[in-house]
Amino acid sequence: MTRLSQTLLPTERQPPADAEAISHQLMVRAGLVRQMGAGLWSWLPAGWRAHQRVVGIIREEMERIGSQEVLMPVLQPAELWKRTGRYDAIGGELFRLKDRRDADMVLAMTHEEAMTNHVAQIVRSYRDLPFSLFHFQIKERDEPRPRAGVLRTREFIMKDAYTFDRDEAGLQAQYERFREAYARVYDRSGLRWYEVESDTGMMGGKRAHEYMAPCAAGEDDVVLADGGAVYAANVEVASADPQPVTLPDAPDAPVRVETPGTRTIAKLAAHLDRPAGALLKAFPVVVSGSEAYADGVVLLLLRGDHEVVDVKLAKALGGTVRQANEDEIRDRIGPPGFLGPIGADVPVVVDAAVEATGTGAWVVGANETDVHLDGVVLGRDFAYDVVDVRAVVAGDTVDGTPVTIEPAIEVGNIFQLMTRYSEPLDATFLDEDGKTHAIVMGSYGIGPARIVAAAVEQFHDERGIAWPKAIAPYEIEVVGLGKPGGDEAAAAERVYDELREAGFDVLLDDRAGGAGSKLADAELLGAPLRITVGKRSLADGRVEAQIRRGQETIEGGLPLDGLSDAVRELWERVP
RNA sequence: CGGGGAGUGGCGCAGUCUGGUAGCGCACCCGGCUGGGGGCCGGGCGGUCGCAGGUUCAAAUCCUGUCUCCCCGACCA
Repeated sequence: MTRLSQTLLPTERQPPADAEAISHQLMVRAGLVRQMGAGLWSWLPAGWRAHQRVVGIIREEMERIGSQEVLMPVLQPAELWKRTGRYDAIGGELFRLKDRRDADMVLAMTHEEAMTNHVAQIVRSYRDLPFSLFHFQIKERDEPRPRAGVLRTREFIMKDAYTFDRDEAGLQAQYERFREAYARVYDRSGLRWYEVESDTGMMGGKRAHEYMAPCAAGEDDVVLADGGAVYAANVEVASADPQPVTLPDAPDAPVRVETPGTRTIAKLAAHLDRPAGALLKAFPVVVSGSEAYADGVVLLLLRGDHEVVDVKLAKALGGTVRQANEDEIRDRIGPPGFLGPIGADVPVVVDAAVEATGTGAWVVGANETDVHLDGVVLGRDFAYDVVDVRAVVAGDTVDGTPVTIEPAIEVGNIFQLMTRYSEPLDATFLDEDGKTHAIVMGSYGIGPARIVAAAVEQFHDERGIAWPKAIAPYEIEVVGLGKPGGDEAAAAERVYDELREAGFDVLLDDRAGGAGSKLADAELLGAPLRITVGKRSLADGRVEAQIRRGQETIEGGLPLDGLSDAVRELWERVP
């Protein structure tokens, strides 16, 4: 029963004043969601239908690869999280509370601990492996900054799946099956998407992929070569060949140049009439917990036209990294604004793009106020290690193909956890020889709400949402024009009944409104196909049809006689 | 956590500077007209102005405190 006259669909003409992202504006305007607090959202009937259609697709694809659905609690004893170390490792993002007996509890932000704990109790033998489990469950995360409506919230439903194998080869096999399943999920949902290599982050483990849906409200930047066909990676891990810069020939030794007041690359480039890419930017950092470097200051050099990526830097140096403060800089290197490797009392690392640029003379700070050194040659004038830590920029190349950078929202990710959770939680099994091994795990997440919001971001126009047909709240909206109780309304009822019987999800606008507001609401809500029943075409025994995406009106409409067949045929080419 | 902005009916806003009985558009209710692109006329309902305290004869408006929300950054499986 989906008659608009009896449906809670609170459409708004104006978006909330604080809505910035398009999906945020449209989802509220179309009556899909309502906000309760920062990062806390309720789903209204139409929005929940879209969400549940995404859930349905995911469930089918999980079951297709043999994963089994379960359900685990959100409220969990902190004990488990203490055993894996995450109770202390995770900061304010983890909701912590106490129960009436004063026991520490947490609200789960993900379910590795819960899942691994159960498997540890159940699995004994290699004969029990491999298998995989998944569930749809609420996750609670005290996000520092919820934003963009439903795109980044503090409470959301996630499908998370976990695989359990006896060895890495088994994990690889399951991982590949999940990659294929994920591709089918995103293809079926109708999104534009990319699979990119990603950082393993705090989850630990070995390999990881993210699934990114490009859209303006995206939080991540993705590097793409040939639209993702040649290369696709998050900028946090991406590598590419830098754009060329011509370096002057080097003299026999560095030359002092007076550079008064040129504390920035831009000023220095102007002063010396040299491209920024021919200058070396010095970036002093303090490393700790690294095996390769003693705790303390390290000086990073990168091309003047490049920026450092913190994630890549931390990984390259093998520890945690922060920017050095002014005292540390003056103490160990020189005056800020004129820093350089020569004479610096710290290890020097050089970004790979500097070496890749070629041989020739570089300009660096002289560690002396208002002085730089020109004609500096890598290796000859100072020793260094090479690290790849810079941010790829648009126009760089991968295998000769130039890259572009697009904002995108992460709609899913997969991780090879290895034994990160099975070891601390004693999830082990006995092999054929009676030897004990830790179970090798993978974890696989998808956020259905983000798929919904990303679809709205990707498919909308000035009039509203234009849903992909696989996840639209309603497949067809039948708009009855004319007076309530009139011929047009009666015909619309018959069309509604026939299309429902034909198996479509149909919404009938049977409200007593004017044509303008009905058609405007239909376009805002964005059903992929609209059937309009009005006297113009009814006189010829026909109804009008419009494909929402691109506002394509079907020439001549569709005949009432044999309507469901005609709609089925048309449906085939609705996006 | 740092920076910026905002809390006045369901939504969007004015009023605050300069204190004096809380307004507008849309939505909503009633009646009528209209019935193919948010239509028209008439009549209505609805707000302790985020909260608390203070100043004052009088506070949406001034002062103090506090809560909440949004944006940018930091942060973020």
